[in-house]
Amino acid sequence: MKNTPKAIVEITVDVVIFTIEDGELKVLLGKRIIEPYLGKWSLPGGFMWKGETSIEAARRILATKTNVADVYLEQLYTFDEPTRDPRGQIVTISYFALVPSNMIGLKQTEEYKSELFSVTKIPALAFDHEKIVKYAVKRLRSKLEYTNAAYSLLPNKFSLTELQKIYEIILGTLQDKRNFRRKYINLGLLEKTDAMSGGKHRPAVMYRFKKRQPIELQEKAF
Amino acid sequence: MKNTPKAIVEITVDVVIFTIEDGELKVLLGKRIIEPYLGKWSLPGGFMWKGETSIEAARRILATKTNVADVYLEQLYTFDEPTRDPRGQIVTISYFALVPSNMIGLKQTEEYKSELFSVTKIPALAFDHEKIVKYAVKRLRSKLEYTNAAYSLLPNKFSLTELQKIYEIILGTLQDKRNFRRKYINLGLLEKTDAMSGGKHRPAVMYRFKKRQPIELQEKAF
DNA sequence: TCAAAAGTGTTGAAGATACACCCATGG
DNA sequence: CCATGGGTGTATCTTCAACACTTTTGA
Repeated sequence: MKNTPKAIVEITVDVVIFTIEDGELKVLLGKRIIEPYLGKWSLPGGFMWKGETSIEAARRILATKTNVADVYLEQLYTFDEPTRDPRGQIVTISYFALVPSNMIGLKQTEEYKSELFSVTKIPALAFDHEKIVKYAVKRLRSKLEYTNAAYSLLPNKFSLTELQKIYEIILGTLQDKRNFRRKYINLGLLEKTDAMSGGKHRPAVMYRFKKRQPIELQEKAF
Repeated sequence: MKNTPKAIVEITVDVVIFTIEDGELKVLLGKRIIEPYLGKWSLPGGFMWKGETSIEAARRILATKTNVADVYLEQLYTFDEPTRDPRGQIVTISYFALVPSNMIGLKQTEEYKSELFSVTKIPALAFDHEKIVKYAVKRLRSKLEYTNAAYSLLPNKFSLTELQKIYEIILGTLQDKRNFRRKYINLGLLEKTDAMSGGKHRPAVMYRFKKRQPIELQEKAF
């Protein structure tokens, strides 16, 4: 046992960036421009640098894809199958982030493409990234049920209907409008603003989250 | 950015081994016999080996401290502050395990001591292990609320009172005996055995978990 | 005036909580 | 016969779910 070699590994950080667009929950994927898995879709990620923490690396990766600062970002799981990367024993610390879709920049150059994919239509992915995405979706659902994480998918001000749609899309269940409103308002996380929505129809009262930081609820609410 | 050096790190695996003893939730700690932190209490842990996964390393560490096989063991979180280990950038993948107290062997040699500490009386620990323990306790509470994890703290057969005590100790709340029994039996996780408890008083019907593997409940039950 | 989304209360059912006494055993 | 833990049912309260119509606006 004393002579068994320690693993000496490089660390990558992969980020599952969720957003809601066109009424669907989507994930940002990029087409790989280097080996291994050249040309395959994969999660945005990269190596962790010397002296850096994994969450700093995650923020750095996020910053290259989006222009958001105080976004919901949480460590997901560490995947370390020794065979998961053909280059050798490379451990990945995965994160997931929630970002309003208008904050995501899709760079489309000749050699590199980013695209949003509905979580119901994920293509074959590089490495074990399909497993990571599945895990992230599961975690996201449970976060929505007992935290205020939805704040991170919405602009500062939003209508209750927009909020309700987020829950319906991610949890995959329709909510009763009156029950949803009563329940959410009673959670005490929101405050009314004096703004109203524009648009073709009756204007809606715009709400705002009192705190745009993660808050855990005592009870599962949805 | 291309010239920023990748972190090349060693990986340790630390395991928070929980048990219940004398009506208290306890954690197994060992006194370190090597630097750094020589002589300080710390979580059982060790380096991940080449070609090994972190959960294999966790099982290996667990096997040196206990004699259990199919125990509840779950990845907790990965801690990677570059300064967390004075030897350099060493990342730890933490796990937590639930073990019946009679399955834990406390080796006491001249140079090495293992002891169980109540989670309310954790001494100063090496590295960031206090943070890890705190995190593990929080996670354990929530696991108890919506999984059958309690199976892993009990022998095969047990009375409902013993089960109830586990919940009371870990959640820190007293349960009503009749309500607890009705609720737990309705979860459908248990089956009666035809064994009865021995002891000085009225014998209790012994139950058994139908499955001694992790099961997630749909709803938070406690 | 029409289409589309906003907004609003009540009732019934189900689930959760509170609560107290008798039973079986060993010493 | 006593001390100790085992075992059981009901009434109330709270919470959740189901349900439909009116209002406001822009086109």
